[in-house]
Amino acid sequence: MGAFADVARPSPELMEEISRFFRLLSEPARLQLLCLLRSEPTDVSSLIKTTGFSQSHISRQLGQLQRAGLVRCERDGSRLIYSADDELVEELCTLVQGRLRQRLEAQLLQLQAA
Amino acid sequence: MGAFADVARPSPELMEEISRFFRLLSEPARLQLLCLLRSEPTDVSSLIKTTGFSQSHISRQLGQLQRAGLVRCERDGSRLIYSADDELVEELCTLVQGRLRQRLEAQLLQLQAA
DNA sequence: ATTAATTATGCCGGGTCACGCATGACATGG
DNA sequence: CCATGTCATGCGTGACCCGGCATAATTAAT
Repeated sequence: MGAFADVARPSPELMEEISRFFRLLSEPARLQLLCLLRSEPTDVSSLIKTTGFSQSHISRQLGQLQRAGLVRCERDGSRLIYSADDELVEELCTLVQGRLRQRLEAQLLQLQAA
Repeated sequence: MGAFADVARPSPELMEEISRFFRLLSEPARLQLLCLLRSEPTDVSSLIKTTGFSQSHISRQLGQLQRAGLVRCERDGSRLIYSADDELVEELCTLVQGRLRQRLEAQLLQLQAA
């Protein structure tokens, strides 16, 4: 039976891929950009104004998100309109947010008990 | 109306918390440890043997996971038995894995079309 | 109390990556 | 064709963090 313990757990390669995906979301700037683009398609200059980040920074982050398939863009005249039509990220964020809430509530109860 | 655009989007502080959580999962070693502990509670020396990581490394990662509430431990004699009774991480991984699959399939279709 | 075993922590080297600056590539308007 | 606006990219810096080595701290055993 001990020999079978290994079969059940996912392969390290898969773990690495999954962790790479989580890494994309581990940067507040990228998460913020994803949120903004999820609410409505936007061009880069608008993103600069609303976030305050530098143009190069935003361009890079959008590049990463695009390569991961979380974002796409199309031209409108001279500008590029980025958009995010995926709801996966929101699901993930909702789950995590719920977790954070429930943890804070637990800590609150802990304090009240003392 | 433009002034109200800000209200809808989540606060940067929340994004930062959420991204910190994702950051925990962005490390293959931590994800692997979580997986192992999810299948069964284990002590550190066993984790060392199965993963090949150094003792100090594992101890640190477990510390981070514990502070985040993803892992807990109890003594058994001289050893500490760590365990992960949370299914949130698995849900998240499953969602991401589904996403990766669907993306690979899309790329496959792309190739077949050409 | 001493010794051994198990886990946590201070220290540091190295690698990765965010981030801005400057520049290049590209499209548009006069 | 030149000027302008928009986006991408090479380069450098600094910060963060993984990961191992050595050591301390805690616990159990004799």
